[in-house]
Parts: sequence; structure tokens; C-alpha cells
Amino acid sequence: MSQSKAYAWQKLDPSEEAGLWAKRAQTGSKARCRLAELYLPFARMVAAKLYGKRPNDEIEFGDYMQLASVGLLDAIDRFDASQGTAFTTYAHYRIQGSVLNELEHYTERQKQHGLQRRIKERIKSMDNTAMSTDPDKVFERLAAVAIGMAIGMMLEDEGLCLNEEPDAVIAPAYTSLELRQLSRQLSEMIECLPERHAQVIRYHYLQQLDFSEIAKLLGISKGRISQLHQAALAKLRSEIAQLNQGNLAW
DNA sequence: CAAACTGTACAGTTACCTAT
DNA sequence: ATAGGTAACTGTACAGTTTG
Repeated sequence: MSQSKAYAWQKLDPSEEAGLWAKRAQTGSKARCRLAELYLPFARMVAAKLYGKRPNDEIEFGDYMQLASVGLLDAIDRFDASQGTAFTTYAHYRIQGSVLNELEHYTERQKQHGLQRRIKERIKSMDNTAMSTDPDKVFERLAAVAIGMAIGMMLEDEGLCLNEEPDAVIAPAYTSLELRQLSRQLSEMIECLPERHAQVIRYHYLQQLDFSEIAKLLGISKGRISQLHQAALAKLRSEIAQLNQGNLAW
């Protein structure tokens, strides 16, 4: 399969991209963040190719992706646009180097923090009202669980359309029409979130980056990412609760 | 030997603060 | 009011050690 539509990196007008490179070094630069967002699918593709050649299954794709994103940021910071070479050519070597170099030093401990655990934690983080006994929280809890399942499905849909990740989990058990609809609605809701909130959700759930990596990408602190994450989830829950009032089917 | 305990590392959360 | 930083905190998983 050729690169899926969802992962095709967006081509910018050359002058617009040149502007981004020029502004990238400014403190708290939106340009740097925009470039990272633009080329993250490229980093993912490089990670996927390396993952395809992995010698064993000890390290999961999510970990390759994390290392690739670090390499991407490094490439963005060091790339000299005036040299006339394409960024992807330069970035390919840096990302590959970053992944291979870090994998060499990968500790047993890091291996233990794999994708499955991250997904489990993220779905759990959606359900932080689960222990509530307050009846008023029941709908909120249902919405939280539904969001967790829907985002879980979105993660797996990513796997379905990303052939470079050969061992992606396929055929989820809960592919009901209702959840498919919720997943679609959820994507639309995420697009309607404030930009920062949407970025955190996309990076965390779709690109599988942890808060520290997102913080580096956006140039803000890990604590702030957590706050944006909580605020985004609160908004999504509220949206879903409203949806629920109009449609008791789920 | 296995269960219980303890220490450590890490990801994420929260309270409180400052700057705009 | 909002965005963001910082540091202390919580929860979890794991490794190593102790104890019966």
C-alpha cells in the first residue's frame, strides 16, 4: 500500500515554508511547532521503515516513533534551509541516526514502557470519574468510557491504515456501528477544540507521544500539557454529554 | 522457593504562582 | 481571564531484598 491519505504530509507553498524556516528559531515559535506537525508523518514513515527491519520484537513501534520525533525536532533545529537541500533528505538521516543511536543504548527499563501500557493508561485517564458514586456523575462516566473506547478505536484505525507498521492490531472486538459513529463525531469534535487542545489530543492519542515529548514539540512545560489535556477531555466530555441529551441511544 | 516488603524510576496531576 | 511554569505530589510497575 502506498502512503495512506491520513499520513501524507502536507505540501506547503515553497515561500510559506521558507517563512516557517526563517521564523523557527524565535522563542516559543509557532513556526517550529508547525514544521514539527507538518513533518511528523514523515518521521513516522522513517520510524516505520526502521521498525520493519527490527532484529527482534523487544521494542515496540511506539518507542521507535518517540525516538523518531526527537530526531525530527533535532533536524528542525539544525536544518540550514539556505543550503538548498530538501529538508526530508536531511531529516531522514538525522531521524534514522537518532533512532539507531538511541536504540543502541536502550535500557531494559525503557523497553518495559511500551505502547500497550501507554494505550491502557490513556484509556484509563479518560475514565477518571469511574470511582464516583455520585448519580449525577453517571452520564459523565459513560461519556468518559465512550471517549476512551472511541479514541482506542481511532488508534486502531490508525493501525489499519498504516501498513508500515506490520504488526498493528487489527480487527477490534467492538467495531459496532454506534462506536464507529462516535469515533467520527469525536474526530469532528477534536477539530473544533482550541488549537492547543486539539494538538495535545492528536499528539497524545494519534501520534502516541507522551507529555514530555509533546511539551518539547510545543515548547511548553509538561505540567501545562497535562492541564491542556485535562481541559480538552473536559470539553470533549461536555460535548458528548450534550450529544447524549439529544440521542439516548448511546 | 514464594510471598511480602522496600526502594526506585517514570508518567501524569495538581496547587500555586507569574506574566500578559 | 488566560496561558504558562514550577515543584511537590500520586499512582504504577518493576527489581532487589528479606523473611517464613
